[in-house]
Amino acid sequence: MSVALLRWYDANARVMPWRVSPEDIRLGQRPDPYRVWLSEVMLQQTTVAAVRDYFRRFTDRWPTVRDLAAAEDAKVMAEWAGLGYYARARNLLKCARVIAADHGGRFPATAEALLSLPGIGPYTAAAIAAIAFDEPATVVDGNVERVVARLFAVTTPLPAAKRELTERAADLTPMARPGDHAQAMMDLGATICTPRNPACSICPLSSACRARALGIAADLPAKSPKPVKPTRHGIAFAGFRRDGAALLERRPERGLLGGMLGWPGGAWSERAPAEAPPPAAGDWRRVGEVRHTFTHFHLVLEVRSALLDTAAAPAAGHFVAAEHFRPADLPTVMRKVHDLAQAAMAAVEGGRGGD
DNA sequence: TAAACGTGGCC
DNA sequence: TGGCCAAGTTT
Repeated sequence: MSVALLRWYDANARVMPWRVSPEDIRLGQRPDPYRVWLSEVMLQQTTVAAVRDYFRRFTDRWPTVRDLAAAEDAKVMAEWAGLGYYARARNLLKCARVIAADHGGRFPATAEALLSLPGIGPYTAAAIAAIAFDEPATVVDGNVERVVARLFAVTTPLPAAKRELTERAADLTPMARPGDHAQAMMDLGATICTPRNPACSICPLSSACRARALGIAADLPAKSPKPVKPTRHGIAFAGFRRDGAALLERRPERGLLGGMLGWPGGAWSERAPAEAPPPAAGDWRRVGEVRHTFTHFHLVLEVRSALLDTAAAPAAGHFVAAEHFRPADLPTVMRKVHDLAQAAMAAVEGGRGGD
């Protein structure tokens, strides 16, 4: 089992910026724990394609965990903008600072010790321990759950099946090359043992796969039904000074989009747009609607825009000068608001005859 | 245990 | 086009 999987991995390992190839590992090279940690946190519930550029930018800007620990919060949050699950970025900084302050800038080498760090749960602790430190830790992500559920024809729906799948996965973990084994299981799930239309005919584990023998591979793992998403409504005030400064506010540390920049506006509720006071005096015009879907609800945001007086002190938020403001520093829903407001203002300028 | 927590791609 | 899905963690 393990032999067939590792042989497959040696020939098919995906190339990624944070990964050391099986050949280079055989030559004695070890992955940098910092890069393994950073990539694993970014990859939580996030696709490889989405992570690539973020990983590059982070490691270019902060090459070591000490560099990251010394970074300003706002810089890190801005660099994470668009990647989602912003608690990861907050915990990333906390973790880097613990490593720098309490561990001499070196990552603990065991899954048990890693597990106590902010933002590192069972999956990430096992992944770092196995990949960076060669500990035979068992990595269980969505890919592994799917591979194991099929391999052993586990029909219990997730998340109830989690414990059983973890035990089965642990039985498969070898003492030799645990890091490559972990990555092989995940690569297999990502490229062969896929959620839909699994490529069983070219799978290195097909002869051992119980679900394939039963003809139910594509139906596993079973999942409990998900609750329906409600729709919430709100207002976003996209205000700009004539010199281009944007009126933004830093959102509270906890909760949705915590610690990120956003446009002022009232609470979001399931009843139609609750009226909210504008953050500054001005001629606020409704410029349209932004629709956005979060993990657990749909959002319809009424966007109001205005050109604001330079002298006016805002009642909420603060002006960010044009040279310090990049729309890419905003979480996606707030960037959508920005884009809509800018398009509306450009249309007004154009309709005015332009210059 | 269940709910909160983002986003983009795919079919 | 809307739900599913992606290398989960925290509370």
